Amino acid sequence: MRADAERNRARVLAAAMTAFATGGLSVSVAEIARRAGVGTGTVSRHFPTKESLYEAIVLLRVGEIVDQARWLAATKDPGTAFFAFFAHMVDQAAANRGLAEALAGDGFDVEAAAARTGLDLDGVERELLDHARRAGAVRPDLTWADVKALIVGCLAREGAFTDAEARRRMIEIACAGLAAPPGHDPSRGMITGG
Amino acid sequence: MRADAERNRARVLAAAMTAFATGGLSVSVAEIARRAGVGTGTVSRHFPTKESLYEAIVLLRVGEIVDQARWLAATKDPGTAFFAFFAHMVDQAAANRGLAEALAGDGFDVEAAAARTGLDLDGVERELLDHARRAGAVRPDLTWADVKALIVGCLAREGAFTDAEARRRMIEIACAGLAAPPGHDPSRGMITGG
DNA sequence: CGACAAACGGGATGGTCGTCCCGTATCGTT
DNA sequence: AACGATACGGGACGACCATCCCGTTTGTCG
Repeated sequence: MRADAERNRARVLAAAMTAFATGGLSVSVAEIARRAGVGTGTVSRHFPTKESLYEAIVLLRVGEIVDQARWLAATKDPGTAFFAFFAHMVDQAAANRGLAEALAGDGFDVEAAAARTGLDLDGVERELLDHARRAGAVRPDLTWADVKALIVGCLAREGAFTDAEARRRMIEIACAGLAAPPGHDPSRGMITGG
Repeated sequence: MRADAERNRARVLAAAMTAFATGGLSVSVAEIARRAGVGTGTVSRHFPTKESLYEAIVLLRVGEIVDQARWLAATKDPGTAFFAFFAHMVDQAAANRGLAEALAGDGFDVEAAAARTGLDLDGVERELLDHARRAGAVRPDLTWADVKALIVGCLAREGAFTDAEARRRMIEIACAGLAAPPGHDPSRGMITGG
């Protein structure tokens, strides 16, 4: 690979990183090219479609997230690890609108894309959840789909991307919902809509 | 207003209702016109922009929601009313993707649009929340923004639009998070277990 | 240095969509 | 029945954008 090609690829990646982080998937390829100081053709050559560029960037973050998840699973008790991971995901996504959109399902399937590149996101998620469930730290019937939905919910909070305090409170509320109800009694019903 | 104009307006509204309900804001005006059996010009004349049509439809739903909220506030105890309203919002939005998107902030500001047409959505929301808070049924620091975020979270659940059981579980989880944490003068909340 | 392949830039292309317009058809009143 | 006002249909228009292409430049190796 020629030196300038390598250099430009990195420039595009860096420009797209910040562009997607602030504007999400809606930023145009032309804007990314402009920020990178290259032509649109150069962007297209390195990343044939806009989504392939988007994926490449999201997966960089996902890699870090998987590492963090593994570290938490190895060093903390199950409950702490699970809830810390939840908070970490929310904070990462808040710092990166592109990741948030991917998590919310806009764009593409993160888990599938991660699997395609050898990242076992699904595995570490399942591990954290299983351990927390077995330790009795979360509701016994909790699924990862539920957890993901609440992550998206935290990010849907007005000002979630700018107001760390609001985010912290949302995380607290969400985690309270995820936690095992005290002295949980599975036979007990719940609210009934009127 | 001419009779055919009135008729066509109603046809457009009806077609847009189902189109937006299933496809959200992304359905094209041409598609709505096709379903209504009219030309695109007719749609544009009655609703100058796509968003004005979208708003008109969402606000119809919002009207029903406000009525429901008032009825709950008047006939149920504060905690029950609040949580029932939460569930009702989620179910309504699940049956209507357009409403869900509006709630999530895609498109336009529901509260502002409601206020513009004399619908006091904001007021009833605040009333339900205030009463629930004063009754000790929910966290004392809870804001409506938090609640809305969790509604969006419930709708972000994989399959929320099709799987009523998944939705019910998400609502249960979310409401557990909204409820006052134990030890904070639990003057009996909603999750009554009888 | 010189030549060739590789990469570059950015305009052309094709597609989608919302909005506007105007010739035509229909309504409603005289 | 006739006529003016009103509404209709659907094509024209303009904006936006991702992708492709090609004439030009630049890096690399002999």
